[in-house]
Amino acid sequence: MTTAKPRVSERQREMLEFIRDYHADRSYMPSIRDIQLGCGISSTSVVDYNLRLLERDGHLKRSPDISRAIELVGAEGRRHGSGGPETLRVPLCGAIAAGEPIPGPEPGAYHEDVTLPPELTPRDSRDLYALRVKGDSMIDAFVTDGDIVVLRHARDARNGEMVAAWLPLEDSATLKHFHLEGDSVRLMPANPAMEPIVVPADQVQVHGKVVAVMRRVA
Amino acid sequence: MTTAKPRVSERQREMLEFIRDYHADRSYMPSIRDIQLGCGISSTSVVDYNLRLLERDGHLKRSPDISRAIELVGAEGRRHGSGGPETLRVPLCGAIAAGEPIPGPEPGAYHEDVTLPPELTPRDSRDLYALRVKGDSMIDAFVTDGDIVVLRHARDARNGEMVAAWLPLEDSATLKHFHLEGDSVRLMPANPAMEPIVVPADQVQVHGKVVAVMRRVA
DNA sequence: TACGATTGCGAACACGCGTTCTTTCACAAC
DNA sequence: GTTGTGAAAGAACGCGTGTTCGCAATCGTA
Repeated sequence: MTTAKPRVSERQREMLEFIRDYHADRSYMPSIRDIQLGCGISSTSVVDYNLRLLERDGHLKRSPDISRAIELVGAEGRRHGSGGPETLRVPLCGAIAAGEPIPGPEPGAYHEDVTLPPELTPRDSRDLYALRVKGDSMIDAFVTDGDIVVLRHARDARNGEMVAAWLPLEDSATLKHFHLEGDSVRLMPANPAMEPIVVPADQVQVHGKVVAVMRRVA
Repeated sequence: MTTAKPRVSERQREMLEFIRDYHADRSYMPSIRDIQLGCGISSTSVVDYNLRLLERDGHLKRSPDISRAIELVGAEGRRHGSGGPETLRVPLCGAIAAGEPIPGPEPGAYHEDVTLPPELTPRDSRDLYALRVKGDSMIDAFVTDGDIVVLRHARDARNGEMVAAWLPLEDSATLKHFHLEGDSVRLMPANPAMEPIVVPADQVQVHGKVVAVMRRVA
């Protein structure tokens, strides 16, 4: 038995899509007012009206007098196929924090690896390792707590490169653009609203160059 | 990180099972009174009390003041085919810039795909797409020119989530934390040094939720 | 025994939310 | 013109439902 499916208006199609997305996200259903807001409709009665039509045409099912009681009947849940062309695995060696030394790519015991997608892989893929950022002291490099930074191990840098630097006198680790000027080093934040740091060259230890940043939100 | 799961009382186990079955039947969630009836409990407050405990122990998630807003967190989402540590390919649909509309995951012609490493893949891997950031207007979200942001398509958001929003009146696209307060929306920058934006709810279009950020450094 | 923490119970309260009523507007048939 | 119908809007109305508060029963501990 086939369900009659006459014209589905643009608005109704948008509503169906919204309901599907909403339910995929949470696992409960949207209220009429959620749909109203999410689809930019100006009255709840219009939502009710169109839901009634959608139910009549067999696109969904409703239980009267019950909140958020919508059931979708069609097919949903598309999923993306997964194929992995040339991703790179680099060791996650620990965390970089303001008050602690910066770990390096020691062959010692590290627990995990991170996968570096080809979009983030530099041409030279040697000596790479990853660190997890602790705290907000790297804010001026557009890096925040929980981020993963990928570094190439290095003890020096050319001007303009972004490095992970350790300032022994201040007990601080930081991510900044490196500029050597005479015998002092200027560390420029990536965020122009922040102030640069200038210190004597022998009070800066470069540990690595920043190659990529990865962040998972919420 | 393991979720602490102390004793689950017999009653709580029965409640979980009831919720699971109820949601499998219909696709919406039971109310507190449904659970009360289904599990033979004599007061709604007892249900609420035990739901509170179950949420504390990480067995489910509730959204306050919303009817039937229960989410099971355990191995429940049975139709989510996304499984192991595989990389995921998501379409790169264009660029997000301050003065231009935000592209969506249209099935039309997009050029590339982006590989999402498992470390950045959310539990629900449906409806994902990526955008390249143009310009520095997203600085206050720790995002800068050239970054790739991965979004899940959505038209609304819960408080605290980071969304890609379009402000029609200002012709601006932005990445901010979403907070609905009454009938106005407060958009909080991730960087606490920046000022929030407050606008009427009908002048904000949510296009997607930010899931991950990737950056390749020079 | 006293006392606090845990668990359970019932009822009232307040807001969430589905429903319905009244208007309005456009378009076509008569 | 009148009438009918599909689509939309706004405002109430009232039940659905999460929340809270007071109180009893049980249990462990000093």
